[in-house]
Amino acid sequence: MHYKDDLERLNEYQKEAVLDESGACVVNANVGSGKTTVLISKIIYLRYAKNVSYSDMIVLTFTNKAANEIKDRLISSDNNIKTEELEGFGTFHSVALNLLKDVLPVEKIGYAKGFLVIEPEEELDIAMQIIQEKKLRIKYKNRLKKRLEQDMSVYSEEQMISQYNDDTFQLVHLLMEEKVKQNKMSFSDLLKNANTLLDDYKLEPKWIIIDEVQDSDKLQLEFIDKLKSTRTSLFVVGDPNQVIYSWRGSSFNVFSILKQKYAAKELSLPINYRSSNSILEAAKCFLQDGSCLTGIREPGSKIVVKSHYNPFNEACYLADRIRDIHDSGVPFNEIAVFYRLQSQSQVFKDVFSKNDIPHEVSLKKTIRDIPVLNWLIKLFRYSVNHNDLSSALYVLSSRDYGERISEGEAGEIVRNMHLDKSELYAKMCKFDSLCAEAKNSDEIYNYFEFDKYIRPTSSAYKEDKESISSLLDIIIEYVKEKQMPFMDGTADFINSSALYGVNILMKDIRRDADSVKLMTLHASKGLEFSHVFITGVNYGLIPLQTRPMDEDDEERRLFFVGITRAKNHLELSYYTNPDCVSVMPGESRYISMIPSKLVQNDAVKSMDVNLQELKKQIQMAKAAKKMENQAYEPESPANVSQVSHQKYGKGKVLKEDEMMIEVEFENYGVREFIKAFSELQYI
DNA sequence: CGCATGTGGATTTTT
DNA sequence: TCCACATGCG
Repeated sequence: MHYKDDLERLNEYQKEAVLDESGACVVNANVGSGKTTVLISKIIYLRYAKNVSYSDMIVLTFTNKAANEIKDRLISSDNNIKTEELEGFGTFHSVALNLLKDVLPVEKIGYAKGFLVIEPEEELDIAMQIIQEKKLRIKYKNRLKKRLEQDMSVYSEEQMISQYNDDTFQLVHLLMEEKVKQNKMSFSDLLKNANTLLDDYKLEPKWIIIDEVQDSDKLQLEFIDKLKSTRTSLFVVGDPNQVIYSWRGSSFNVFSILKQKYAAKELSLPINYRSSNSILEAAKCFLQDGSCLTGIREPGSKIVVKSHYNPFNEACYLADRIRDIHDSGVPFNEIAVFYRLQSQSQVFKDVFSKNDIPHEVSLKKTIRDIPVLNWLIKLFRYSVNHNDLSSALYVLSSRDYGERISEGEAGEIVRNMHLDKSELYAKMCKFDSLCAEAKNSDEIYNYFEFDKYIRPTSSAYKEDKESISSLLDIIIEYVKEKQMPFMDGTADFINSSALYGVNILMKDIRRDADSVKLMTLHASKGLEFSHVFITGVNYGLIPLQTRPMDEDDEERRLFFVGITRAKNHLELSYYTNPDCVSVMPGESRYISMIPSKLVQNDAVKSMDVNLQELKKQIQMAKAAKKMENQAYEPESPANVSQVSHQKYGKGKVLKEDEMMIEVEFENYGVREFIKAFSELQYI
C-alpha cells in the first residue's frame, strides 16, 4: 500500500496528527488546513501501517455530505475496500441505526428488528393522535413540535408538570410507549436507545474518529463515551472558530470537555492552503484571541468593498460582474453569493434568471415537501409495517390523495382491520404477499392503481404521476443495489429516506452543474469557491441585530466562515437603502475591522456619500410635504407617463417629485430612483 | 365574543 | 425589546 507516499505529501503538523498514537487526541484544525486529508490519511495509515481493520474503526460525522465525502475519498485511495466494512462510517445517527439494526439487542427495550425511523413531523402526528384519544390537556399545541424536539429527558417529572400545569409528562410517556408499539424511532431515539443498549453491550472499537467535533451535542457526546472502552483510541478533529450552530444545541466548548474527560493530547493544524494572503489577513481579524493561522499563498487581489443603492441594484451589479468573471475564464461553479437570511435570495433568483446567469439556490428539501411523495412514503410505511397505524390513518384520510375517508371512519377501519371497507387499505395489508416479487415500478403502480387515488382534475395530476413513478424507480433501484428481498429493501429505503432526506433523489443532479451557488452564510460551511461575494454586509444584518447590545461571538464566527470560503477573490457589499426595516443603511462594523491596506477602495464609495446625503434631504422633503398637505396624495391613472431604462426596460411612473421617481417595470416590479442618478428616459 | 394575561420567538438548520 | 398568537375568564 502506498500510505508512505501519502504521508510524504503532508506538512509536519499534519504528519504529527496522522502518526499520533495517544489514547485520546484532539486536533485543532484551522480553516482550510487539510482537515479531511488528515482524516483520510489517518484512516489509511491505521489500516495499512497499524493493521487495524476498517470494521474496528468508528468514523463519525454530523452531515451526510461530510460522511459521503470521507467514504468517497477513502474508496478512491483504497480500491480494495468493501462497502460492508464501512458500517461504522457515517453520521452519528446512521451509525447508531446500523448498530441498532445489526448488533444491539433492541428487543430488550421492546422494539423489533424491522423498526422504522420517523421524522419530527410524524412524531408530532402521533403525539396529536394520543392527545385526541386520551383527551390530554396540552397547552400551546402550536409549539408542541419544538417542545418534543428538545430533549424532554432533561426535565424532571415535577418540572414537566409544573411548567404549564398540563399533561405534558403523561404525553411524553404515552408517546414513548406508542413509538415502541408502532416500532418506530425518532432521530433522537436512535442515539438514546443506542446509548441505553451500549451500557450492557461492549462494542470495543479500536479507534473512534470524529470530524467537526465542535458541533457535538449532549446525546452525541454520550454516544462517544458509550462507544469508547479503555482500549479504544479517540481521534477528533474540529475548529472552535467555526462554531456556528450552538443555537441548535451543540454543547458549549466541546474541546475542553473532551480534553478534560479523556486527558487528551492537543495538536493543531495551523497552515491554511486555501486562501490568498489578503483574504487570510482579513480573516485573522475575526479569530478568537489566541488562535494562530498561517498562510502560504501570494497576497492576491485586494478585498473589494462596494456599496449599492438597494438589494435590487446589488443583484444587477452582481449579474454583470459575474458575467465578466465568467467571460475571463472562471467557471460559474467557482463563484458563490452568500447572504445572512434566506429571504435575501429571492432578488438574486429573479435578477439572475432575467440575465441568464445559471444559478442554484441551496435549500433543504425533503420528500415531505412534495405532498404526493409524502403520502406515498406513508403508504409504503404501513405496507411494510402494519403496526404503523398513524401512517395508515394518514393515507386513508388525506384530503388530497387516496380515498379521502373521514378521519373517524379511517380510524375505525385501521383499528379493526376492516379490509372490506377500503380497497386501498386492503391493498396495503396484502402488499407483502402480493407484491413481494415486484421487479419494476409499473407493477407496483398497477397493483395500487394509483391513477384512482390522485385527483385527475388537479392541475398537479401529471406532475404527481411522474413523481410517483420516479420514486418507485428509485426504490426498485435501491433494493436491487442492496441485494435485499423486496420487503426488507423497501423498509430499509424508508429509513434511509428519513435519515438522508431527498439527497437520494437528487444525488447526482447537482454535483457538477456549472452554476453560481447562492446560499446563506450558514450553508457555506465546509465549501470553497474561487470567487465569493458576501452581500448585505449592513449594520443590523451582519451581525444580525437580535436583541440590542448583544455582542454575539457566533455572528463573528459566521462572518469568519463566510470570508474563509474564498480562495482568490472576495467582495463584500452593503446597501445604502435597504428594503428591510430592521436593517440600517450603514456598512457593518465588521467591514471597518478589516485593515484598510487589504481593501480596495471603490469609486462608488464617494458617490455613496452623495446618495446618502440626497436620500436624507428627500426624506425630509417628503415628511414636510406630508405635514403640509395630506389630501395631495392620490394621482389619477390618466396621466401615467411611460419611461424606459437601459437595463430594466419599459415601465410606468407611479410617483414622482423633485428628487425621487418610482417606476413599475414590466419585468422587475416597482423600483425607486433618485432622479439625478437614474438613467431614465421618457417615452 | 371580547379582553386580559401568558408565552416565547425574532435569524440560521442537520439527523 | 416588541409582537403574534394561544389560553382562559367573564
